Amino acid sequence: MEISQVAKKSGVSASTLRFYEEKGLIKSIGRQGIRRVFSSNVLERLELIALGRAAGFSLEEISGILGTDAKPDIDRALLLKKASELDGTIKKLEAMRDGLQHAAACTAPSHLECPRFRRLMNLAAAGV
Amino acid sequence: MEISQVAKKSGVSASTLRFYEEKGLIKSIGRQGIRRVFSSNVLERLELIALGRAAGFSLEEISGILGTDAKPDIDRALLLKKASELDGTIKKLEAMRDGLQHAAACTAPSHLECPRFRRLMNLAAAGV
DNA sequence: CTACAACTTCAAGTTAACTTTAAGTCAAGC
DNA sequence: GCTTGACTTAAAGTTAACTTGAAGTTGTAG
Repeated sequence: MEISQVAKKSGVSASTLRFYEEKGLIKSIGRQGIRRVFSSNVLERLELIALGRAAGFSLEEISGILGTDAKPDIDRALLLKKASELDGTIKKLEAMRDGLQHAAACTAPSHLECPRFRRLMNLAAAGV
Repeated sequence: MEISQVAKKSGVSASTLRFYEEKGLIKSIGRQGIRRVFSSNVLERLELIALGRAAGFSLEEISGILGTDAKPDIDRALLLKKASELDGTIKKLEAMRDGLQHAAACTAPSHLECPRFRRLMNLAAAGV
């Protein structure tokens, strides 16, 4: 596939694809003349990258997780560490979500004055 | 409290506190001479800001959620919208976490070749 | 075979969220 | 009353993650 097809199918812009390739996050399988050629595998990889971004990982962390040319082997301990980090984040987000939902329904004059909201936020802040 | 005490208690640097004040995210209750004076309320507010950041909200979104001087009233519909955005994020992160955990245990030569990993990632990518 | 749209590189620009720096202010201890 | 250290402002610098621009190359439709 040409870069524009990858861009279209993945929703990732061509400039970003070049940028990601430069960073080693994705690879083109070769060139036709001067133009990059990608295999369709790259689409899956791009989804994983997007997921990682949505999960709050930096591109560098993602390349650590997915492996690059420079570092193709996966570090299982790292994966577990990342999974547990994610789990902590999820817990916080759940408390935050519940807090927001409650705040929307709550009649207290301000969020900070509502004991339930404060409890939820404390939960979230505590990391549990 | 002086800015350094707020910094110490909150873990947020003094320069960031000034920056947040400039953005309207926090307020000092006045000055003693030239120095800002904060009430201890600011600590709670800083926790909420930190939570929002951890949840992936921008400072601008957070000020929309928490309200600023410029916009002190809360928009309940916005809160619910943010809560539901968060819920979507959480679902993705859960799939991602499970994917990472599985990948750490999986014996397939690469994540992308493991059907279970791919299924989990597809789940995550699908937004569910 | 020529025009042109889509590619290429490399450098510079952009935005968010801070941090750093320079130059100045002030309360407190000696 | 002078030094010192924590504050002040305003402006410039930093980093990540891209995007944009300029200048050149190429496959393909006419």
